[in-house]
Amino acid sequence: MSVADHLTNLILAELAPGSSIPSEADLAARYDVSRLTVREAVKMVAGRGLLELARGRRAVVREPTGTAFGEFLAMIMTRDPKGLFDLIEVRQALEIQSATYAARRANRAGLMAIEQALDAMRSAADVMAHAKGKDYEAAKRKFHKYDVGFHEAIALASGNRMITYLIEAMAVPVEDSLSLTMRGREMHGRAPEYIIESHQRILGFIRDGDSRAAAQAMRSHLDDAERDLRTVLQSRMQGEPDL
Amino acid sequence: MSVADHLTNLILAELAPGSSIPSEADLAARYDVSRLTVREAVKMVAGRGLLELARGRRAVVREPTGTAFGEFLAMIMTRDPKGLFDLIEVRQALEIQSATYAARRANRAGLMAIEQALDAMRSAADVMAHAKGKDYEAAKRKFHKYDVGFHEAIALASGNRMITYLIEAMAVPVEDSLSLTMRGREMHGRAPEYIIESHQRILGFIRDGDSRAAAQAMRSHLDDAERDLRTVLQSRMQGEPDL
DNA sequence: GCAACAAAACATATCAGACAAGTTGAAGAT
DNA sequence: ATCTTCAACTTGTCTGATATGTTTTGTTGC
Repeated sequence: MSVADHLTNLILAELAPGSSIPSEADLAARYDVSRLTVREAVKMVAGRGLLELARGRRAVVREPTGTAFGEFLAMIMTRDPKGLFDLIEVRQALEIQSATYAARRANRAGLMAIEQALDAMRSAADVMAHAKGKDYEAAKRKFHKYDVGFHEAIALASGNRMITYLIEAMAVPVEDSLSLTMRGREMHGRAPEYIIESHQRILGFIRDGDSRAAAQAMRSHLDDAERDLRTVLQSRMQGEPDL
Repeated sequence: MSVADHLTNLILAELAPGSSIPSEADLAARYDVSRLTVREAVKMVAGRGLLELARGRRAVVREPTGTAFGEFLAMIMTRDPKGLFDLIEVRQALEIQSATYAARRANRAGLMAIEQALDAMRSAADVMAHAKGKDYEAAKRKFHKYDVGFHEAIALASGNRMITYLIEAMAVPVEDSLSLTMRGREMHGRAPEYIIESHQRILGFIRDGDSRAAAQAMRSHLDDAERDLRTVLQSRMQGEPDL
């Protein structure tokens, strides 16, 4: 068994997130290898997303987040031409489940977080309605960011950490696909007001604790997204001005 | 930007899976760092699951698989006491979707792979019915392995690579939870015959192309699994013989 | 000509020792 | 008591060397 595996087990079994692993010298002595070998093992484990490295201080066990998996997703997206559709199909599966459980389990704090994300979207949409050029683009980026945040907040409220991590991991590619569908000023896609209304409905059902309705609202929201994506990619293939 | 990031981009942008990256010496010259620094970067990227390392030959870009993410899942499972329930909720989301698309898209080869997994389960169940002790345990392990293989085959037939990777990543913890629910000779859980029948129904609907029925069959199959898991964990908390 | 084998070239794995640079905590000065 | 400074600790990187596995090449024997 390699040093990297030993180290991984050590982290999983004994070390809580936030605590730090032994120094390279200690580990080298413990496993009776050179410091170099330890370093390479540490790098490998860090690559898996289990450690945070910083010069001068010992490596810290990382709170699990979806970011490590995000890179993997990015790899699929770039390799597979239909990656964006695969992504949205996975979102349909996970986010409908996420909305279902959020409606059943969300507490006051969870609801507030979702509301805040939606309010932030509203502000960004206000700016978009009046600003032009650079300001408009910046507002649009924010709008997408809070859109993703809205879905992340629902995932968090679902009480299922695995769902949360997976949706976090998808955040970057999702944001990309959002700006892809809303390229230019509503060239494709839907008006911000429509999107906000659609989110508002989801939030309402979650607040009511109506899990079936929340799931249904989420489903139709993501169906819209899929349709828009399909439209964009088709008109793209017909040679429309590209990025 | 670190060497590891450069290398990651190089791999994502230019190198197809199966091709090999430049040698350590080449990379050291290209980025003007020592071979050691290159090695550490390579290890890090390998940790992310993008490379396969072997002594004596250059690192090879890996076909993406869920294995890298599996470790991350394991981390969540071990950290969170309700990890197994989180897992099964995610499975319910993904595998219902997986069965839906498999029913719509599976081709002949995909169907055959699913059938083969089911046949293998039948053989293992036959052995289980007659063998005892060590042989029984071995057959049970095989039974669970083919059970997971059945679900992986459906995921593959769904034509969605992201779903495939995610279900692959969950394979190990799923196998663990299967053997947890079927501890001892049907102490909890269901008889192998029942499980096979349940799988048979799913396969039948996929073959018929009836996506709604396939989804429904998968849902009730996973509901069974959740119920069993809940039963086991409850009797466990009441101090039943463990492991 | 060709197949089998041996050796060279190549590539990674690991070691040792050294120095640079960042972090931390303790001793000393104010 | 607080601030400063410095020493100890720790990680980052370099050089150069040896070990070990893989691939290619060239030679030898048929």
